[in-house]
Amino acid sequence: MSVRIDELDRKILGCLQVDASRSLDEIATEVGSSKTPVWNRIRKMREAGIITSQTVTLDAEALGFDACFYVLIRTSEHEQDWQKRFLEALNARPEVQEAHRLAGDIDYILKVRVPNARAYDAFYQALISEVKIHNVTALLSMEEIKSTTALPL
Amino acid sequence: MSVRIDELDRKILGCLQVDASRSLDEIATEVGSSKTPVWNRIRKMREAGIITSQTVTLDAEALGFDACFYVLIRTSEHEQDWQKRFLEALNARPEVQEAHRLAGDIDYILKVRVPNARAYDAFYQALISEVKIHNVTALLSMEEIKSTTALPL
DNA sequence: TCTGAAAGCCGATTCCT
DNA sequence: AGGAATCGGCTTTCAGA
Repeated sequence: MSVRIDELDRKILGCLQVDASRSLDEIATEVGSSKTPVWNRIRKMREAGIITSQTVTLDAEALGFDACFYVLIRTSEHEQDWQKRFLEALNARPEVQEAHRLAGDIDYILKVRVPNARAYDAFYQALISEVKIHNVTALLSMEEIKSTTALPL
Repeated sequence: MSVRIDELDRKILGCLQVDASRSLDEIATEVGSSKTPVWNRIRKMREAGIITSQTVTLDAEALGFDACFYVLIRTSEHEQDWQKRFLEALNARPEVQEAHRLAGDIDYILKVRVPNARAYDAFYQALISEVKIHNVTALLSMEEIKSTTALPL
């Protein structure tokens, strides 16, 4: 499934990751090419699903989302049905920004962004009432030191 | 520091979070307004720092980044100087996508995206050679269940 | 596959309500 | 402060090499 990407594609992606609002001309100049080829390559990478989407990133704190938790979850249930319901619960909750199934001792990790601790508790209570969870540890963020979605191409 | 945001602003941000490549006209129609006010509001929110940046999100696996780790870090050093060097080390390493300082038992959590386990080990060795770290636990992701940067406005 | 040019749409500004 | 109209520029397309 890994698509062929050459050096020029990589440079283009690098540019777009930094700032997707720049004009084709600017990008073309920076990567040492010209508009049309750059445009064609971007289109192809969009179609191939390499470029997933184009979004804005917002300042969470400025919008009143002052609390961020990483939640470590252990479960005793490992049946298909439980997993399906758990997954649906996560997808239905917009405060869950990330969810990964893990290898080892801890089964899942979530990143949860909420206005305050009370909102986290509401989320937590709602979650454990929907699906059975064996053990939960919440790690409260005091400070976001670094945050990027950029891949090190 | 929390800026005044009304219902219309919130709708606009919601639109942009979903797809920032849409035209002003489309957004204006969807939020029930027209181009000029929408444009002015977007500009203001950019200036206010509410809209931080505009980027593309890339498919990490399609680009060969098959491994994702959450790294839990305990340290015995809590001096200013140590913290400064640790922070610089994190910022210098592009494979670190997120870094948070935590409250409680565990001091820091990192999200690290790399091509494979070997690359993670290289990162890990480099990090502990630069700064003294008391205890490290790496959680290996088996599956990315959910991933979004969108805030639940 | 890249270059160059042409067409049409969109972002940005201005004026009017 | 929102709506309409305008202009310039950029995206997008299409020949041609």
